Amino acid sequence: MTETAMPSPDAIKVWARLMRVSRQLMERAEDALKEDGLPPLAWYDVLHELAEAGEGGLRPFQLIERTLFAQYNISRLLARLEADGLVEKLPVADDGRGQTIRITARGRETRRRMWAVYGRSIAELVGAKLSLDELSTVSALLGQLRHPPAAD
Amino acid sequence: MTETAMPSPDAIKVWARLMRVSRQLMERAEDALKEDGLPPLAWYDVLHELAEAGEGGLRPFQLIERTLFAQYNISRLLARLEADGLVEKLPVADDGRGQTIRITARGRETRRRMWAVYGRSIAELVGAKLSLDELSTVSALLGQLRHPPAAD
DNA sequence: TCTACATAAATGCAGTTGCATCGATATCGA
DNA sequence: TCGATATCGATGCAACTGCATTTATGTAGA
Repeated sequence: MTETAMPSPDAIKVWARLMRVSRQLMERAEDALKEDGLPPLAWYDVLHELAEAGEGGLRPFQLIERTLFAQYNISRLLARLEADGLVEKLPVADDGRGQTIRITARGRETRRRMWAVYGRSIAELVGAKLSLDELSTVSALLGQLRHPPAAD
Repeated sequence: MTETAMPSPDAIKVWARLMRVSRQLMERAEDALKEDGLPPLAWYDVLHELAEAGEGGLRPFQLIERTLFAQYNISRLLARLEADGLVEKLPVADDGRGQTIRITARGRETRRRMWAVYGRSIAELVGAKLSLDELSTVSALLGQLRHPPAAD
């Protein structure tokens, strides 16, 4: 049986800062995109995965595994991306239920323009605030908090 | 002119883990509350601030300062809390525009029951994963990422 | 082969969020 | 004192989310 005592003040402080900082930074990054008339971060996540997947594309359920989106969320996000011509849906030969999602040239271009802004936000909000040593320390410690303790 | 180079791979990794870990942990904590039929975390944040404020209560705009909620969000959240009898709205003597929000006995009780679950989540998800040294290291480094670089 | 069950993806509905705006009161400057 | 401006909080509307369910196809066992 696992001990389930109440958290130490230090654990509470880490929790509070983690939640607060992640929300603040996310919001800053979203604002920067919005100011440039670009789509929200969620779009970037999907376009990024699809760009990495290349011409073969990905099945929606693979996107769910790779991102943190729920099934219904991916379903509707892909519908919006398709409506904007950033991805295309292809039938998949050996599974009549499914489809393969492939990024279009327009999708790659949008991703590129988003990265110009998003990357700058990351550089400013994280890269400029911590030394390389500190970055790798934080990265390792955050890695220990992953749940479930795996992938990345 | 500020240099706005693209982020280093280490900065990107910290960003990715920060966003991923915070979302995962938040979701776990929300799930735990839901399983016990308790209200969402947002309610806790507000009840917590109000409990700390004591009998004097707080004005809605003070809640906005202390939490990360938007004005319209607080407005509607308070309406729900009031509908559930967890807070009460009092007119404020020297400012006809405003009101003072005070937590009720029922509100304190709900907060207490939420903390039993929420606190356990924090203990399991953070306290059990890092040593005291690691906790204070993370806390300090996250502190450097605050934006704007202040309060907590 | 036929039935039961599992998986892929979409969708109806209710609740929530974001945005812009509004109504009301307060404050400040001429 | 009065008019312009600022602040407090609420709200209409459109978009988005979460949940449960649905539709369609695949798989496995009698």
